[in-house]
Amino acid sequence: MAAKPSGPQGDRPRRLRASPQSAPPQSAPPQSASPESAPPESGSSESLEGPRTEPSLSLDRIVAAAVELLDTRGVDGLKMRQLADRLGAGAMSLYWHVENKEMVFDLALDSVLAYRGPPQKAESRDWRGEVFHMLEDWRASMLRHPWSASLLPRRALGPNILSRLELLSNTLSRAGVADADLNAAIWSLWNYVIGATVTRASFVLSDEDRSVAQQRLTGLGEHYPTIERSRLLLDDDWDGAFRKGLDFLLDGLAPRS
Amino acid sequence: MAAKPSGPQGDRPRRLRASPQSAPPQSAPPQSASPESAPPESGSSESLEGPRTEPSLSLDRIVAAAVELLDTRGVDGLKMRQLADRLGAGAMSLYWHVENKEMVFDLALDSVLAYRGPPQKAESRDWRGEVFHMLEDWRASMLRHPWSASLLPRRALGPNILSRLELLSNTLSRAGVADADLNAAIWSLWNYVIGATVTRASFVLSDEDRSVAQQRLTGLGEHYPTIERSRLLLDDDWDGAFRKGLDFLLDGLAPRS
DNA sequence: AATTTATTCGTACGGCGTACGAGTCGTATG
DNA sequence: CATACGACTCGTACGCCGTACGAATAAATT
Repeated sequence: MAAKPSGPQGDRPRRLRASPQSAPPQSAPPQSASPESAPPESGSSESLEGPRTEPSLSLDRIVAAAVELLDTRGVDGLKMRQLADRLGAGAMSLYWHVENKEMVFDLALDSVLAYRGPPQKAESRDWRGEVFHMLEDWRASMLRHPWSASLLPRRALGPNILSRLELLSNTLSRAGVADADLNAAIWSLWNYVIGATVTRASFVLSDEDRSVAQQRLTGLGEHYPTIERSRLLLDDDWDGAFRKGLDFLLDGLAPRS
Repeated sequence: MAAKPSGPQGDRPRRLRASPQSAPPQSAPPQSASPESAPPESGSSESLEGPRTEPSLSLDRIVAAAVELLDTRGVDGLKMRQLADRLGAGAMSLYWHVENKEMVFDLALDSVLAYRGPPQKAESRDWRGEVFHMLEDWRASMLRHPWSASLLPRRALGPNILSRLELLSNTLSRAGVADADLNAAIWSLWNYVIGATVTRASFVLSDEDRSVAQQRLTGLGEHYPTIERSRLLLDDDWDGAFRKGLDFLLDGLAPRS
């Protein structure tokens, strides 16, 4: 007997601390901020009195470390044990703050998509420039963390993504896009950014593996003359192409505004 | 380098048979292999040979079964042992035909992206309709296999994807899009389709899990008024929105043709 | 008959996510 | 002061995964 009075399902009291907005500086550089990861095999008799209070774990620290790890090792390179190591903690300690690995992915993805807003003042009349800046920043954020593109299709929309959508929606609305066209316009732009990022991400992996795999699948005899002639896959001015295509799209949107 | 298929590295002779397109009825035979895990010392001088000649494995069968499995269980639900089971084979038998699991993903993804071509005759003057059909079919193919969206960002481009790009490139070229704008136009359309598919895929998962996750991340107090007012996330006429946005984009492309 | 080649598959290994419960520590309460 | 408790950490263990390795077998060739 001695049944626990807790719910039928495993219902652990998890923290899920909702901290406002962290992500102070976006750090992609070689940030090796791990304090000291004291190996656990050290004699436990010593140092029973910690000279400094250990910072302990927190959701924010976990997410930050996860992003760091994802940046350097990719989606498949994120392992719970390694993440814990980098934080100087035991693997299972993470699970007090986080429900499971999926939640780490969710939080890491959303944390990377925070938007600081346009540099100008609000109420700008230049809605086209505003949209441009917003979408370029969006793409830049995701390109800075290429794993975000491969995570996006499988994850729910977090608050930062929704905020971006909200902002985009606002701008277009202020620009006078008809209500009937608004949603389609938003999706067009959203789709364009996501697609551009995904495309780019699939070209950015290690060149060695990529060319080998491509050769195998492609077969050496076949060619794609039009593609080859236009250097579609070889031209690497991705930024320019992105801007140009966005121009096309906005041209299509503009007449209805 | 790498001129011959033989290399200094461990280089097993793998088949990699390239055959066109085949989708015979697949079967999930009641193969209840109950191999009593008896050590070799168990009296087994009796040669228990297979009563039937096995149809054996083939790359095509493996890929077809993988697609089936991906359709029903999703990306994380594809396991090598299960895939082999479904083919009535031992797990390790797969590895004669396939280098590793990644290759299964590559092949499954590309196999799903084959394009049958437009229904009309070639040389149509209606390039806009042609592009429309091509992109709608593209999207439909990926939506029929939602896992394709999440696989795309991490995989190389296979022959079927390249063929689609080639065809698109051709159509736009025939339509008179300036060479200087061609690549940007192609990427615009490609990005749009991919983005639309990814977006859709991220909304199509189990509603239960999705709403729960979204609630947790969103926080119940915050709202996104503009989004909410426009019913952006609630309106589920995805097909209509896709067409409308594509119209916008083509409007933007058209003046330059 | 002997050898080679093509193919299948049993076993085993290391690594993963994480369930479970014991351990630690600061504070609130008697 | 003793005790209890809640917040938090972590060692161990389990089941599952991809796949390295090499033995087994059938068909083709010599």
